[in-house]
Amino acid sequence: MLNEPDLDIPQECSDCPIRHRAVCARCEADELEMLDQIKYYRRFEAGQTVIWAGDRMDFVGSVVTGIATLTQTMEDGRRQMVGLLLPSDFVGRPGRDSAAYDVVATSDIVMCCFRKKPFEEMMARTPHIAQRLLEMTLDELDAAREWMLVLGRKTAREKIASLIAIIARRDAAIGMKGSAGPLVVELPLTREAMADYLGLTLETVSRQISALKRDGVIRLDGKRRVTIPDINRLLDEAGDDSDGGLPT
Amino acid sequence: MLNEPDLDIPQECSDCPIRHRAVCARCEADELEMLDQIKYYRRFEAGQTVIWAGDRMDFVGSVVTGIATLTQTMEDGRRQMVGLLLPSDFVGRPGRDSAAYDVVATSDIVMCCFRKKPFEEMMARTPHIAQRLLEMTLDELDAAREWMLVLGRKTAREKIASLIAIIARRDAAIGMKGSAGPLVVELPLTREAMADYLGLTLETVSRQISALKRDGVIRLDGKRRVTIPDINRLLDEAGDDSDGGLPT
DNA sequence: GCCGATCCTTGACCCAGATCAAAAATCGCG
DNA sequence: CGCGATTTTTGATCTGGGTCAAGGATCGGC
Repeated sequence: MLNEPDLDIPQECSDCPIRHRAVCARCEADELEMLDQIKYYRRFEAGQTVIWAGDRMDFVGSVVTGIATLTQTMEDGRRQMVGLLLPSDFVGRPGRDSAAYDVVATSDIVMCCFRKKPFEEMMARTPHIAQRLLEMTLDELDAAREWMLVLGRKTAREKIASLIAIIARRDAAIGMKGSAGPLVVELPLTREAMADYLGLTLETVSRQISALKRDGVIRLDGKRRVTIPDINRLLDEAGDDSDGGLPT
Repeated sequence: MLNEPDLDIPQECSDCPIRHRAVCARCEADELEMLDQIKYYRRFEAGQTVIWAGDRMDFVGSVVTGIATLTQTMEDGRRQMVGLLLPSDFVGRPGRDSAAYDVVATSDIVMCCFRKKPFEEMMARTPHIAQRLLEMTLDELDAAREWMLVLGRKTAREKIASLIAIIARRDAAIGMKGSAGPLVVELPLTREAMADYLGLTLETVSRQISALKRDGVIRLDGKRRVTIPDINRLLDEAGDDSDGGLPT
């Protein structure tokens, strides 16, 4: 915390790490320049709440680096994570002015924000943005529906395996490390956050991770680093059709 | 079945019941005319599968009348409903050519279909369609996320109460029957379908409905017709914040 | 008005995962 | 390095909802 100089992330869109995956992905140079005019960066520390559910939201934006979560909380404290926000994911909903969910930074994050009003105006004039946002929203909807199957019908063991598989798939998609060797993934979540994601208790999460380790499905290196000797074995444990996974 | 003359639903967009809520909602007269050119109606009987997951989909479309479901099935037969399609809801995803989920007609339904290719071309040229589709997709995403809380964290009793509340809310939104009296809703799903929706077994669904009835939260008239004497009581049982419901 | 099919209810029992409790590992910090 | 705070693991026990099984309702067809 102290060793964090308040550097104001002087970034050009042109060398932005999410340039080709975020809402701006399809924008032409001139459109990008207009976005540039209304954008600003914000940094949040791990654990910090970016937005509280119900709060007025006067910006929307993209996660540039780091990981955040979308969670819903009941009055009695039960919590369910409803989204995992990775770099390039979009936060906020054009046309709505209060947040529907808590957004919490899981790691330190940087967000590229747009004031809502100008962004909405620009969206109306720039089909490329709306098109890309539609595409991203459809992807999120698919992910949400896949998650409904996990929450509604899978056992605790299958849930854990599914979560690891999903993280592994994402890592593979981003890193494109074509190595055939055993995959290594870093769990970006605490046991408690995993429990919130999976609709389990943290004790059950811990027990099932231990069980998968005992059975040789995964290996653990510290608490967070997971080695997957055989991805098909893992997908099998997840109850997924053996294909859907990452291409060999 | 026999008493169903094969009438070919000669409908004009102008008097279409979903004209102002479906993807076409924002279209101008000329745009509507173009849609008219590429649309055709299809009718499916209750129980019929409209599309199988994995099948090639060469059309997209809207539910005009009736109710359909979106379900995912695991190899061993476990099933999870991931969407409930009501009149005006959109089926299919532009830019993807195989179906991700089974679409099953729960009642007899009529669909307004568009061949995918022409529809996609038209979407690229007609921002009004893409805009409306984005809005609808964002709504569906919200609904999916609300459902994730139900699936992940609610008890069986709360799940049933949530389902009834959601159906009541929809009925109120459509019918706009401002009557202050006890609400009456028709459950459009069998116990088994409810179980698939809620991540429960049909036995548990039956037991919990009986329990809510015994406790006076609902009254039953036949198997499907539910009377709600006190909507706030129901919302309470659903574990929702007491406000979120239908406006008094 | 009877018959088979489908849908729904209820009971008895069991087990996966929750809950309660405590100890162990890990980490940041003075 | 040692100490408190946080996170994780593991154990013991309990319970909500699943599973298995048996009847009831309801409905369309003849």
